[in-house]
Amino acid sequence: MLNEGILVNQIDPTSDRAVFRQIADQLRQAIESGRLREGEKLPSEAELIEHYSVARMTVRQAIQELRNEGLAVAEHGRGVFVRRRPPVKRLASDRFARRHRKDGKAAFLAESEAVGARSEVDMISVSEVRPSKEISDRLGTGSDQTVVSRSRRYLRDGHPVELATSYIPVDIARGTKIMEPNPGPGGIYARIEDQGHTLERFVEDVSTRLPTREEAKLLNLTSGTPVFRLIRTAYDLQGAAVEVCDTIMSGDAFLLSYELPAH
Amino acid sequence: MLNEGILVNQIDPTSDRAVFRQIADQLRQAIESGRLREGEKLPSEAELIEHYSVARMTVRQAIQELRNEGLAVAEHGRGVFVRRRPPVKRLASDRFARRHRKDGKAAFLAESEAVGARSEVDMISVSEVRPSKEISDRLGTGSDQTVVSRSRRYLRDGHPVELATSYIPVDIARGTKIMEPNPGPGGIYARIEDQGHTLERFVEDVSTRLPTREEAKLLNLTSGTPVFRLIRTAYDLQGAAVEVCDTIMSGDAFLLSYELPAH
DNA sequence: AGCTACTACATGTATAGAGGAGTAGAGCAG
DNA sequence: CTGCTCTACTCCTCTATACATGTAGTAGCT
Repeated sequence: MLNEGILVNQIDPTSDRAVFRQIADQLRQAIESGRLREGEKLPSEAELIEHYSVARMTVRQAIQELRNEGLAVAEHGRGVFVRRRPPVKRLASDRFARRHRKDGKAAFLAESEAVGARSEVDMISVSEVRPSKEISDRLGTGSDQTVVSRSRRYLRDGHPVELATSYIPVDIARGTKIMEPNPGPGGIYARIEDQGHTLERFVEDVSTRLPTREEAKLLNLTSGTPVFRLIRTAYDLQGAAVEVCDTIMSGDAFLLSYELPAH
Repeated sequence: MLNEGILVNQIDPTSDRAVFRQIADQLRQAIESGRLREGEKLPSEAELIEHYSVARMTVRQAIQELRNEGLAVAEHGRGVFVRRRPPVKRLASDRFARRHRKDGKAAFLAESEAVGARSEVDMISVSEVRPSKEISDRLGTGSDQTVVSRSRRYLRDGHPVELATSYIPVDIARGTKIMEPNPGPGGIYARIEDQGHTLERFVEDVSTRLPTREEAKLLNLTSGTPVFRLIRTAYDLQGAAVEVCDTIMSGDAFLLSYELPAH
């Protein structure tokens, strides 16, 4: 496949811009201008070496730069391809509205079926742990008190997109289905309300960063995909925190939407 | 400076894990365990070559991996250092409350002074443009209608942290201080309300990705820092969109906080 | 004191070469 | 048709070398 027509210019060796950067510039330009479309194959190392008359490491550096920028992905033995962007899913700010729980649905599943995506949950584990300071501060529990921790992974159309761990004070969770892998219809928020803690509001703190290696592995992230970290605290009518949920979301799979009153 | 004591293990050449990855693993472990603290210098290339008895390109690949992960930054001529994380600023969800405008403050400045940071705005430019489809869809204007575009960059303690462009329909902006670089006390939201468009609510759509080269340059981002893209639409009492603000925020400088009712 | 030059050391760029390992298709044996 | 091998092509790992460029401290001159 000789699609070198993509590369229009030659290299200026007298320029103070490094040769490998100039090559990266041209490839980047081809991608951004649409001459190379999503999923399309970039010229191979051999073709680039031939075309530019440079050493192998030089073209590899150029390609490495594009990979770091998240524009391209390499597949061993096949080639380097323009990165495909998965469709993003919009998470509306009413995703915790009570009517969804009344329908017997947990938030993630309700959201997903609204856009026709098939969702699953796996890697569910429930345990009793001593929370980190960050969590116990939010829950308002003493740092010596243990809490119930529920971890799980969400998949959309078979692809992992989100890791979540909920922390619930033991005095709320003990003796309920919150301690079981499947908490029943409406999810754990429905169970918390069953316990007499009517939910009043949530606070979500959103930050972004690159994933740790562990996160990248569990979410199957290609280099160049950041993640959202979303920490949600749920408060009951008395203003007490009844749950903290620590979530890592694949950055290219979500769009978070919030509505704010201007009051 | 011989701080090789950080590296406890040797390399297993029979392992199927590449040598440069094993070296990266050890350095990463040193960083994550705290044996190497923020800002501290990693062993130099020469020291690593000596310690592991490998070629220069091999240690460079190891270091490159850490740089890609955002754990380390290289300074030409000085060394490679554990990345410093700037303090993050919390953006509360009431940042557009009317009382702030009453005080004569625009949102960004009000937020910043709350945490004692010195803020500035620069690179202000105002023009009339044909909006992209994404913007005109949100504004509900025809794609042929022009809108007023206001771009600016925000700095905190002298460091650029945010790029923002506001789009306002011309029939609201024309003949007002919205067309001027300095829109007066309370910012453009105060001017929009002066025009009889009482603000009722905002919708913020938040996504994350790696910065473009342009953004990285303007925000002075080191490789491995993602950005937030926040598109805010402001609606008046009649439910009409009166402004759309497209914002790129340095991902390591902000924490977005939102409050949601459980209704 | 203030300046320059030099030196040591750091990372950056580029070349050349040798295997290794995954992919995919062609062709052949059964 | 199925399953296998062979081959060509792809990216991956690692070595070795050379020179460029930025930083920082020192020695020495003015």
